[in-house]
Amino acid sequence: MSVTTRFAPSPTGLLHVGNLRTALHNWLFARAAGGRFLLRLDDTDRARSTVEFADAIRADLGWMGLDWDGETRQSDRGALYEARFEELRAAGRIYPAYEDGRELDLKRKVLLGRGLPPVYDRAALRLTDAERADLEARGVRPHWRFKLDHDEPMAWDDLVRGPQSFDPRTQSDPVVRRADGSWLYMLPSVIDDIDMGVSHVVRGEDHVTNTAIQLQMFSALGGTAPRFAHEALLTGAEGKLSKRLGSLGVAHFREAGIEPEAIASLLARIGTSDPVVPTLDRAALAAGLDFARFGRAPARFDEAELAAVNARIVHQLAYEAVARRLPPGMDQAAWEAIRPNLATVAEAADWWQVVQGPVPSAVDEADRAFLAEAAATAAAINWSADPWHALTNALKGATDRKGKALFLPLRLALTGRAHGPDMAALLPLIGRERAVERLAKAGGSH
RNA sequence: GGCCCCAUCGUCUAGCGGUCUAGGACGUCGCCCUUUCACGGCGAAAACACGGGUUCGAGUCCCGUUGGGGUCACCA
Repeated sequence: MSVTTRFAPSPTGLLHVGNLRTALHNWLFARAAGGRFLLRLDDTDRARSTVEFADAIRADLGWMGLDWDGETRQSDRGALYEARFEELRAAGRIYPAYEDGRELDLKRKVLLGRGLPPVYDRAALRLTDAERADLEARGVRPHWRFKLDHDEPMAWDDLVRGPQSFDPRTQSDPVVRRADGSWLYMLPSVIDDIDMGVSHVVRGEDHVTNTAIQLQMFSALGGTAPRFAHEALLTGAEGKLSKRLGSLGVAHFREAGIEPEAIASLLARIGTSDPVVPTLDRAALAAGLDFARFGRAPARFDEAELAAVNARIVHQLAYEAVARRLPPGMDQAAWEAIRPNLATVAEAADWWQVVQGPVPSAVDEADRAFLAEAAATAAAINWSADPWHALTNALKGATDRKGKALFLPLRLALTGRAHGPDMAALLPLIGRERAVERLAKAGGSH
């Protein structure tokens, strides 16, 4: 069976980590199977959907490297929905209901108050023709519900949750079409999944009861239901579901210097029993995706963990991959020398600044004489091969300094910092002229 | 409140009745390597929510308690 997955965001907002994760899983799963990954904009909520959000979603997916094989918009597919809707209506699976929002709300409150599940009472089904005609005559436009079959079991074998089953009696007949004729997500989604040949639906566990209901729609429509994988949601680092998580999107990560591959590496494995391995290899990520290894309890998303994964990703990035984001003049040798000390690519500029100078002076008075000697030595050694070892070895012989006492003052004078990239790699970048100058300045007594 | 999930080291989890003095990964700590940091190597500390059962034997099965998540829209 060929695999087709889809990512179906509604363009009513920006993508956040949770969205990004399901998009990634759908993409990974399709790619691993050599199948198709579709983008479907579920924009049935006209009031909240905007083209700006749709554009942002495409841009974010693009930045994440999640390419899609086809794109549709539910707002373009009304004719298909209309036709399928009429079929269901003719088959008696769709019925008009006339309660307004206030009324429905009240009914729910009453039920809840009595400790009962707020299930729609199907009052509309008991309306006589006369009552219905009266309602229509008074200009009340109906909304439409899909009639659940109370005797058709709603069961499926979920790829992550295992066997699932729900009692249709515990669910309300879903409203599938508004009084103004517009569609609600529930039915169009099923029609589209059938029409597009979607074989696997990977989504958050907030959709499990929807799946139970939609299963009846699949069969009512004569379609074959796809396989479902409902993954546990993500929570914030504090444990509880945080609002912050909902605002953590591509823009935020980008600003924080997080690479798409770091997000992919973490999001592909978080909540699974497989270790998070920072990797640039999407194929490996795809091959290792196994829904059976997904936990059924919510997993915590921790930005600190993402940052750690990011650092390890940066250490793997090739020069060509980051060249255009580096400060002008910074070449491959410089990148490779500096890279191991970076948490983000942007920090490379700081170290390039250290190479170029000027650097702040951070010298201990007691080291001045030593540094003056170092300046003289630096001017005398051969700079063509390995100046750092030439310098330190010469100094080791000339003074009785060794270890930290030997090297730290040099680093301080040369870079202005106590920590940083390997000096053997950094010194050639700084070069003879600047090095001698910095050492001499540090060695001068002021 | 009903329904559906879930409950093992700080975190993500393995564990499908005895081989668990509970394994791995990340993190933490220590040591080594590197004449710094990082990288890498080695090692350590660190968990079965609680209460009842069932059983010769329970992290593993059952019930309950507590806790967490989801859902019950003319949102998706």
